[in-house]
Parts: sequence; structure tokens; C-alpha cells
Amino acid sequence: MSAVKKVGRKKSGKTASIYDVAKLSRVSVFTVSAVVNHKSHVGEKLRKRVEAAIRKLNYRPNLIARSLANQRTHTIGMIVPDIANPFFPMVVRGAEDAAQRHGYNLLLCNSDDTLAKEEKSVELLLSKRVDGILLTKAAEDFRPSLRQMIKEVNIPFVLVMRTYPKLTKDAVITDDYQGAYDAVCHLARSGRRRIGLIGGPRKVSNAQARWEGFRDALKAEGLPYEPELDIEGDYRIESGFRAGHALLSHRPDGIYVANHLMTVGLLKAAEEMGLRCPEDFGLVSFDDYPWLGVFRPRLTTVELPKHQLGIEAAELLIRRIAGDRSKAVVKKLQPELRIRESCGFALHVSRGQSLEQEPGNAKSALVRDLR
Amino acid sequence: MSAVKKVGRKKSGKTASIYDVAKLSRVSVFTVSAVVNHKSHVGEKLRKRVEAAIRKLNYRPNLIARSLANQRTHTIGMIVPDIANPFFPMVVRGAEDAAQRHGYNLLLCNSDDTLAKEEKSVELLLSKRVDGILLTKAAEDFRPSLRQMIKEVNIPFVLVMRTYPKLTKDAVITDDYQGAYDAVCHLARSGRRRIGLIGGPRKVSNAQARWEGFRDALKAEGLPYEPELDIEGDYRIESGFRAGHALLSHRPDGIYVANHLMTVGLLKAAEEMGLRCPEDFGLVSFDDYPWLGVFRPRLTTVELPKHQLGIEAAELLIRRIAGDRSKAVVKKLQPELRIRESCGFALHVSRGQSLEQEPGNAKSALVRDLR
DNA sequence: TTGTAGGCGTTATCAA
DNA sequence: TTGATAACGCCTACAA
Repeated sequence: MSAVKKVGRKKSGKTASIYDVAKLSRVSVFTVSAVVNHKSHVGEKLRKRVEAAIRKLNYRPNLIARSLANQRTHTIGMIVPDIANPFFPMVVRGAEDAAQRHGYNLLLCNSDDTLAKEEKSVELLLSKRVDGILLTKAAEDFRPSLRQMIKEVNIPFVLVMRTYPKLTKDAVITDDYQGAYDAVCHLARSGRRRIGLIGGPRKVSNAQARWEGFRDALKAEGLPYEPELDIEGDYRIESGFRAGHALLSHRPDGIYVANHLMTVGLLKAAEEMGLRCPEDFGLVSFDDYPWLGVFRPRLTTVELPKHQLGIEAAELLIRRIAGDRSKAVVKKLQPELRIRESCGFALHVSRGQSLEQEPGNAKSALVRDLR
Repeated sequence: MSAVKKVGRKKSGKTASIYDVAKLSRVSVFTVSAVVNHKSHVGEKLRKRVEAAIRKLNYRPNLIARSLANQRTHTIGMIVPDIANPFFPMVVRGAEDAAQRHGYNLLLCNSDDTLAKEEKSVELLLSKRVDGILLTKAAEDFRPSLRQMIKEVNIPFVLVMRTYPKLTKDAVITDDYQGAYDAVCHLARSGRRRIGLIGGPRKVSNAQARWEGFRDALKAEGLPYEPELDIEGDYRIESGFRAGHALLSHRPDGIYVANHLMTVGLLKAAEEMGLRCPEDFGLVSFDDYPWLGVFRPRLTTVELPKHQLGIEAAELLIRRIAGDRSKAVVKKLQPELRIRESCGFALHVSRGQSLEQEPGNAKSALVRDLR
């Protein structure tokens, strides 16, 4: 009878187990378990005794053992392209906040937008039996055997920022089409006529959506689409820098950049070429950060609700984990155009008539994002 | 005999276990285990059979079960104040890179520099039996029972950015004293005479070190220490903003700010007061970011090797986990002064004689930090 | 209400 | 080399 042996084992230097507590309080492990988990009514007397023993032994349930028994780890995996890309920290933070609130932890992985790393991470997370996965999918498809594994383990995925219907329809994204559309329209309203784009990798859904928003806005504003002003980047600084050189050589008077990192690259290129913003070209970019309000050029941006994005994604995932089998949803959060100076709007209206600028709440906007 | 029952169970919808593989390949679980872990020599024949079964069943070892048996999770916990503070993503990235390389995963927690959240996270991480913890300690001490638990479970901690000898002497930090010293000296060399400080919470080691560097530099440069120019913040934007208002009202001509977020707050305050940098006050701050090179004022900063910090911390931790019992070490990484324009150095020398500016590698510095 | 005896999926110890 | 079986620490029917 193994139980006897177990009860009899020395608690030596190891941390206390449920058996030690049971022994010390002269009850069965069941009773201890019941007390710990507030289940099944345990008599006043025994409960007190057990609680005392727990305190005395400084007992903490071993969650690994519990996970094995329960088939639940209360851990969720999160795979992002790169936590060092300033877009993601706030998303991760949102996810962690929500996870924490619901008693979950976050296992974080970086994929560098690379299929190889992504697949490795997914495999590991599955092997570690996370209860669900938050994923910002890289461009390429999973290999079949991984697809198979994912099917088998049958844990929920929720996509973040980018859709990928082949895996799941559950996703929390931003309305990228609208954001890009607004950005480009604003550039047009600021008097820009030859508007260029530095976009993300066309293969990922949000880059595609931003590109479509760009083109449709051009059309709506009656502006020409010039292929040489349409450049595809990869959301990183370097690509923005190269794209900037290529694009600026054609002297557009307006540029929409699909994320912050590429904007940094573009500005560096502009500087090297002696071009100034907003005097020589208007600029609107995606992603807003608290510090953009204090540096020049003051960037006009399309802010995406990063924190909220993480929260909603995690909460949806947790609902799925809890067994919610309702129809898959794509939750689309609305972006917000933050007009500052890089678009040259002020320049434009002052040449024209009225002057409407920086809508209110400078300080609150500054503080909003970082507690 | 339970084994018989187990072997006999239907593999139904569940994912394949080692028993299923054993059964399918007509060997014992031991043999399967040996094959999976490349241990103990398994005969060619059996190995082939087992491998075939593994492939056929798409078998992946359950790492939870393995962890329970091995008493090792290959997971490390990392607690940072706030991943949304732009300082930490690169540190976390470094840690994740190193962890990944050594077969570890990262469980990420945010403490908001709050003892309550920090303690909760530590407890949870211990219960989840992480193999070690990377910690940027909040100011206050752990409560005794937690101290006790930490002692008992006996897992290694490595401190990141801040020392806290009561817990462990193992730490990977930056030479904050030197960084602050260099910053202030540079301000002085740029002709600033009344230099103020916006520092971090004096109770954490790095804020203290930066403060000492500040004071010693003042002394070395023969500059007066004016108490009203010495303000303590908490590393967040808001505190920099408030400190900025307070500080600037005394019209210092130079300011050293102990981190980037507070610098953002300060600049906002300066703007509200109509003060300009570097014309009205010189500025040097900590933390450098790729985008600081393209916005104005171009910030002169003291860059800390964030990525390296994460790598070294994780590697030290992993060495400890592996059983390295050598003497505790405090690894101190060297900061690097990056001279740009906010200190007014160019202003100063051009009023004077020569002109030595932005030391080389503009582009490489830009790209260095983000791949 | 409380106790007993598997079972969760591995690894590891002994025999064979 | 292989196999049987006891841990690992917890949960939970089923019994008492």
C-alpha cells in the first residue's frame, strides 16, 4: 500500500507536502485538500487543526502536481514578434493584468516574426500544457504536423493584432483599415497631394488592411496612386530607413507610415537627405506613445488601444478556456487619430483660415498610457 | 496492478501518453522514455519501433508530468516593475533570449514596484515551482513568512538592476554611480553651473547610486549642491512632470534626470513653463532609445546595456540552477555616455573653440538596439 | 463529514 | 539492454 509508505516518509529537508500536513494534523489528505480548496464541508475542529498545521509547516500546494491531476495549468502562453518593439509591451501588460485578475500567469515568447521560432514556441507551450495561447501570427503557415498537434491537444488560441483564419477565427484586432484611411484623409485635408506609404509586410493581415485603407483614402480624396510611392517594409527600423530613402527620392509631400519603428527609420533617412518634417513632407504614423507629445516634430499619429487589446484578448481566451463554445468572434477595437504637427495641418490652416489644434487634454493624454 | 490497467486504457480522444507509445510499439515505458531522452542504450530494433510509434501517435512528452517527476520545470520567473516602462522590454528580451537558448521559458510578472504585487507574484512562482527567479526588487522588505518560504524551497534568485543583499548577493546591475557621475560632469563641462537632479526613489539601490554619483560629480567640479535642486521621483512620467515644475521654478541651468520616463514628464513641464532645452537648461538623462536620435531636442543620454543585462542575469541564474555554488557575484555593466544636443555641449563649444560632436556611428547606433 | 485508493504522465531504481 | 514498479504531490470517486 503505497499510501502508507508515503505517510511514513520523512519530511527531511524538502518542502512540506499535503501528506506532511495530513500527518501533523492527524487527518487524511482528503481533509487537507478539502480545507485548502474550500470544498466539501470540513468540520470546524478538523479545519482548525489543519489550518494550524498548514501555517506551522508553511505549506503551499505544489501547483505542478495539481496541474497534473487537474489537467489545468492556469498558465497561458503569449507569443509576440518582439517584446522590444515598443508596440507590444503595453499589449503584454494588458494581457498580464487580465490574466492575473483571473488567476492565470503568462509564459512569454518572442518569435521575431519568424516561422521557425514561432513553431518552436508553440510546441513547447503545448508540451508545457498551457491552457491557451495568445498569438500574433507570423506570415507563413504552420507545418501540418503542428496543425495536427494543435487539433489534438485542443486548447484555445486567440489571435492578437493579426487574423489568421486557418487556425481560429477568434481574434482581437484594431480597425487598421479605418486607422489608415483616417490618417491618409487627414494628410489630404492638410493639403498634401502626393502621398506615399511605408507599409508592413503585405502578408500579414493588419499590413494588408492598412494598405487597403491607404488606397481607398487616396481614391476617396481624388488623389493619384503612384506605385513608386508605395513601399513595403517589415515594421522594423531598418526597413523604414531604407524605404525612407527610396520614397523621399521621389519627393512626396505626404507620407503615411504603418508603425512607429519604421517612422524612426524614415526620419533618420529624411535627416540624411536634408528634408524636414512637416515643412518638406507631412507625416502621419501608427502607434502613439507618451513621449511623442514632447519631442519634435510632434508626430500626428493613429493611436491603437494597446492595453485594451491585451486585456480583451486575454479575457476572450480565458472565456474559451472556461468552456465558452459560442461562435468565434473578431473583436475590432477603434483607433484614434491624434493630431499634432507632423502632418503640417497647422501649417495648412494658418495659410488658410481657422486654427483648430491639439484637441484638449494634453496632460491627461500624456499620462494616460503609463501608470 | 495498476500498470496493467493503464496499459489497457483506451487512448480515446486524449493526447497520446508514454503508455500509448509503449503499447503500440510493444515495449515497456522505460524503453520509450529511454528513446525519448536519448538515455541508456536502446537496441536498434526497438528504437526504430518506438520512434515509429511516436511519429504515428504524434507523441509529445507531457512536461508537467516530467516536471513533477524531475522536480524541475525548466521555467524561470521574472518580475519587473512594469513591462510598459520602455526600459524593461529589452531587458526581458535579453533574458528570454538567454533562457530560450538554454531550454528555459520565462514566466513574466509585473509588480508596479509594489510590495503587495511582488509578494503575490513570488508566492505564485514558488508554488508553480519555477527553477529560479529574476527580480527587480521593490523598495520594501519581504514579510517574514515569505522569507521563510524562499529559504525552504531553496531556489536561486538573481537581482536585476537593483541590489538587495537581504535576499541574495547575486545581481546584475549597471554602474549607476559612474553613469550619473559622467552625466553631471558632462553637464558641467558644457558650462552648466547650477545643476539639478530628478532622481528615482532613494530607497532602491540604483536610485541611491545615481544620487551619489550626482553629488560627487558636483563636488568634483567644484559646483554647489543646492537642496532645492535635488528632487526625488519614482521613475514614472507623472513624477517627472511634477518634479519638473518644482525644479524649473528655481531656474537651474542644467538637469540630470535618472530615467527616460521622468525626462518625458520634465520636458512637458518645461514646455508649459515656456522653457527650452538646451537654450534655457541643459539636460542629460538615463536610458537611450533608438528614436531619441531623430527627435528634438536630441537627448544626450547615458545608455545602459539593457539587452546584455537581461542575458547576463538569466545566464547567471541558470548557472545557479545548474548547481553552481561559487561565491555570489555582483556583475556591474558599464554605461555609455551618448552625447547629442540636449546638454548644450555644442552650444558651449561653439561659443568657445573647437567642435567635437556625435562620436561616429550615427546609423549603427540607430540600428544597434533593435533587430 | 471523513477516509481509502487509484489516477494524472514521467522518471528512476532494481531486477531480470 | 529491457521490464516492472515505486515515487513525484495532488485530486477525487467511492466507501464508510
